[in-house]
Amino acid sequence: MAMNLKKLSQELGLSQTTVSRALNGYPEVNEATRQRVRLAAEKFNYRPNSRAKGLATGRAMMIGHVIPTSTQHEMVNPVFGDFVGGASDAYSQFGYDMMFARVGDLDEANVYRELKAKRSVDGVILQGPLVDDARIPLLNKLGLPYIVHGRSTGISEPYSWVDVNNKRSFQRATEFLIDLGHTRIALVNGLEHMDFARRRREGYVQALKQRGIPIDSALMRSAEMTEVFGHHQTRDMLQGDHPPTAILAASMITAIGVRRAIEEAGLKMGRDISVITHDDDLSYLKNGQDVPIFTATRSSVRKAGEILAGHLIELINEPGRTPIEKMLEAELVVGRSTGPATQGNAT
Amino acid sequence: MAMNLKKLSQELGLSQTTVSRALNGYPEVNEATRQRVRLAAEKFNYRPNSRAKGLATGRAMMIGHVIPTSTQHEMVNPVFGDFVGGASDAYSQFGYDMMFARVGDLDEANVYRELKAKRSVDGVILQGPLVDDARIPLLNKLGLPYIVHGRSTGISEPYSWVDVNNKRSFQRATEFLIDLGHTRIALVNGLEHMDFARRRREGYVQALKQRGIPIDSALMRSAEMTEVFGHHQTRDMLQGDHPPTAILAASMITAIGVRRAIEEAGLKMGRDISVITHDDDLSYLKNGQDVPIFTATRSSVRKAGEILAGHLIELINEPGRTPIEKMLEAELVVGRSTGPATQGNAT
DNA sequence: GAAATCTTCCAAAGCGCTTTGAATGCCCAT
DNA sequence: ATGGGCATTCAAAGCGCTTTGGAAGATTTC
Repeated sequence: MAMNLKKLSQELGLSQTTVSRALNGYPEVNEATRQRVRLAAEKFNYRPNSRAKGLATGRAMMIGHVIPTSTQHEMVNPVFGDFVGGASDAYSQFGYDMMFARVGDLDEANVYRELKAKRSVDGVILQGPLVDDARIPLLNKLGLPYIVHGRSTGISEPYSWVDVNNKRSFQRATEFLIDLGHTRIALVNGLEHMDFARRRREGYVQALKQRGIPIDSALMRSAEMTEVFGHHQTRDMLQGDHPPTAILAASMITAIGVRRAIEEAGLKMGRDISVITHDDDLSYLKNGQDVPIFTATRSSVRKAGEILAGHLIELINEPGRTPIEKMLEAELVVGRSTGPATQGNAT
Repeated sequence: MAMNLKKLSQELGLSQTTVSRALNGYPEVNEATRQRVRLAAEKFNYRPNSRAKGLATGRAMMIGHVIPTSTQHEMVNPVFGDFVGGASDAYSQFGYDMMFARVGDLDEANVYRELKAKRSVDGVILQGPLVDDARIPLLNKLGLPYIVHGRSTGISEPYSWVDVNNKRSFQRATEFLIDLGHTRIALVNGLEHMDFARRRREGYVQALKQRGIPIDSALMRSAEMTEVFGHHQTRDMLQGDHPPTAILAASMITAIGVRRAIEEAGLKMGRDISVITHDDDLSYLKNGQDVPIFTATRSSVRKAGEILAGHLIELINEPGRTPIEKMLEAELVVGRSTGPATQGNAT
C-alpha cells in the first residue's frame, strides 16, 4: 500500500541513491531524470518516511515545547495559543514540526533529559521562566539547543532569550498615571516568582520612588492572572480605607475582572478610576476595535513566538554560536480607561 | 557522548536483543539480568532513540493536531489551550506525544495526506468541523485513524466523534429565558458554517417555534466569537427599534463584549436585560468563583480533549473497530445575568 | 541415560532513508 | 590510440532500534 523509496526506485528503474538525490536537489543528477523522478513521486504521492529520514540524517526536524502548566493549578496559559500560532508560522517556513510535552512541575527536569536522550527534538523553547530558573543551567549542561521566552533574574550563565522590556513598560505606564495626577496607584500583578512579574513590579516601584510617591504594600497584589483574581483584588481594594484611584493590571483578562469590580462598585472606568493593563494582543481578545478599551502596554505575543522560533532555528543550525539576546519594546497605547485624577477620587 | 543500545549492551556484556527485551519487559529474560540492565540504563541515562524505535516498530507514538486557524483571519481559537491540555493528559498516560501542524485553509487536505505519507503520526484529531466537512471523507479514504471534536451535518459516512449536545443546550437556554417572560431574545452566535453554531441556532429556533414566538432575523447575529463582536452586535441591537430583552451568547469572551455594550448603554445585566452564554469552562476564564457571573450552558472543553484523546488511542489500537460516537450534555448553571422580563424591558 | 522441554541468551535481518566510495560511459587533449 | 576529466549512476554501509529463528545449557521426563 504505502509507497517507499525502494518501490519508487524500482518503478523508475533507478537506484535508491539517485531517486533520493533527485528529490533532495543534489546537483549530480541529470535534469531529465530529476523531472522524471519528481513526476513519479507526485504520481504515487511519495513522501519520505520522516522517522527513517530522521534516523539517517540525525535531525528530528522537530521543536519541543513544554506546556507551561501553571505552577499552582491546572491552568493553561491563555497566551499559549497565540504564542504557538506565531511560532508555528516560523517553523513551517523551515520545514520543522512542533511537539508538546506536558509535565507536572516536579519532573520537568526529567522531561528535558528525556527529550535529549530520546533525540526526539532538535531544540526546545523554554516558556514562563521564573526568577532564578533552574532549567537554564540544566539545559546548558544537557547541550540541547534552546531559547528562553523571557529572562531569569539571578542566572549568570549565558543563554539565549527574547523578552519584552517589562520593567520599562510598567515604569512608563506608572509615570503616565502619575502625570495624570494619580498617587494612589495599585498593581494587580501576576505571580511574582515569575520573572516577568518581578520585573514589572520593579518598574512600578521605581517610577513611584523617582516621583517621591510612597509605596503602599496594600496596593500591591499578586496572583495568577485570571478574571476572578482581578475582580477580587479590585473589589477588596475599593472597599478599603484608602482606595486607589488608578490600577495597573497584568493582562487583559485580569483587567476585565478589574473592570467588573469597578462597575459593581458603581464607578465608571476612565472617569472615576483609571486602569492600565498589559495587552498581549491576543487574536481572540483584541483591546477594542478602533479606540482601545484599555490604555495598555501592548506587545504581541504571537510575534514573540515567531521571533523566538526563528532564532531557535538559527541556534540549531549554528551550534556553538554566541547566545542571542533580543529585547522587544512594548508600546503604550492610550484608550478610554484612563483620565486625570479628579477632586472626587483624589486622596 | 550519547548512549545507545549497542554501547549499553557492550558495557553489560550482553547482546542488544537481551538488553532491548529486558527494558521492554519481555518474559524471556532472567530477572537478575533484567535488574542489572535496568540499573545500567539508569546509570547511563539511556533512552531508546525514538526515531529508531518508531522505524522498527512502525508506530510513531505521536498524535497529530491540525491547528484550527479560524477560517477568516489569523485567529487562534481561545479554546485551543485548554483542549490541548486535556488531550495531553490522556496522551502522556499512554506514552504518546502530540504534534501540531499549522495550515492555511487552502491546503488542509494536503496536510493530512502528508501526515499519512510521511507516517509521522498514528492518528489525528479533527477540530472545528464545518457543516458538510470535506475532511471527513478524505480521512476515511486515507485510512488514517482519527476522531472528530464535534459532528458534521450533512456527512453520511460513518466516523468517530465526541460532541456536546449543542442543540439541546441552546434550546434549554432559550426555554429558560422564555419561562422568565422574555420574548425578544437575541442570538449572538458563532460562524454558522461551523457545525456547532449551526446546531445551536437550530436549538434556539426550535424553542421559539414551539412556544409560538416569532423569529426575528434582526436578532440573529453570527460572526467570529470575539469580545469586539459581542460588543458591536449588542450595541447595534440595543440602538435598534425593538431591542431584545435577553441575549444568548456563544462564548464567555463574546459575552464579555455583550456585557460591555450593556453597561455602556447604562443598563444593568440581570435586571434590565438578561444574558446567557455558553461556557467552555476555560481554566483561565472561569465564570466567577462561587456564584456564576453569567447564567450559562457549561461544558468543559478540557474534559472533552481528554475524552477525545482517550478514544483516539482506542481507535489506533483497534483498527477496523466500529466508530465511536459519544454525546456530552452541557449543564445549565444559573448565575446573576438573568432575571424576569419586567415591565420596563418587555415589549 | 537419552530424549524432550524449558530457560536464557544471541546473531542477523529488517524498518526506510542518506551518504560514501566506486563504477560506467563519454568527451577531449595528448 | 591513450589516459585524464567529467557527468551520471549505483551498490552497500550505516543510522539505532525490534524481532525472528536459532542455539546452548539446565532441567525434567520416561
